[in-house]
Amino acid sequence: MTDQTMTIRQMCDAFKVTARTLRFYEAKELLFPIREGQKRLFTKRDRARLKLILKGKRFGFSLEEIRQLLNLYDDDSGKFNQLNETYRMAIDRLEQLIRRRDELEELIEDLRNHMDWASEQLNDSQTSLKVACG
Amino acid sequence: MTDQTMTIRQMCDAFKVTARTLRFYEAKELLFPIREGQKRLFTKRDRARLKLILKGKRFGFSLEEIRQLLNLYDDDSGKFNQLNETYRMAIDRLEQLIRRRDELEELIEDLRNHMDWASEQLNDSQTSLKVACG
DNA sequence: AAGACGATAACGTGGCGTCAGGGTGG
DNA sequence: CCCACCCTGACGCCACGTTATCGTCT
Repeated sequence: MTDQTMTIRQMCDAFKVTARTLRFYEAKELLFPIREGQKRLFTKRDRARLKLILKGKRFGFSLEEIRQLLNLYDDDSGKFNQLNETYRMAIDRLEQLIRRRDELEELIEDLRNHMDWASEQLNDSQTSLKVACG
Repeated sequence: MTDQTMTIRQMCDAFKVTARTLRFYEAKELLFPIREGQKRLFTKRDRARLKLILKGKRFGFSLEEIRQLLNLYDDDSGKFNQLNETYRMAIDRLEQLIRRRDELEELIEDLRNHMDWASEQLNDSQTSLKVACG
């Protein structure tokens, strides 16, 4: 409400998430909004954490993995080990993404071939094929 | 049990899935094993379908989407209109795959950049970086 | 008094994992 | 009689969505 904290609605608008999601993240100890009466007020720290949560999610990390990563960042001591651990996880994730992309290329080829075959069953579908496949 | 059909255990071994998964797919009408008493017997058609199910899953399609795709493949014998409909859906799927691949490509770049940035925080992680990113 | 915004509680969903308890065939 | 393998429930998990019902502020 002050310019240091945000209401749940402001958070939703700012980060394009639902209130349910923010409450869920609090329940899972990923966020720690302070309370003004019953109402949650999200701090700068919560916003920083949420940014990392959403990024982590896009990379396919589970919330539990993200919670661990966040805790690592919070821990002041031993930054070297923390970063190395983070790094190891990121490398794993990257390799997964690359494998997925490669498999996806394969399936795209498969489906294109199937469509080429299917198009021979028709006489008039060349146009839509070209539209779809460039 | 004959050389045309397989027991659930044989299916598990052949496709590296659990029995629970196969029963679940039957419940969701993705597979249609015949029965010998209580026991399920999976046909050649089931095996072909399962291959496609597993392929689709790796690319992040929902089982419901996969069910629709399978129905498309079943419709090969269809008439002109059905084939056009099939074709339209196949084009949609192909576009989905391409978008998915492009998004993955973005994520990979994004994660690589993150790791490059992170590596500057360290002094000694160049080796693992090169291992991961080539 | 109405309407916007907040809260909690609790059930639904997808894709199975994981028991529990009970056949059935060799 | 045992064991391996099969079956059908039915509850558990994750990451929320979706009501339902209520309180609070303006």
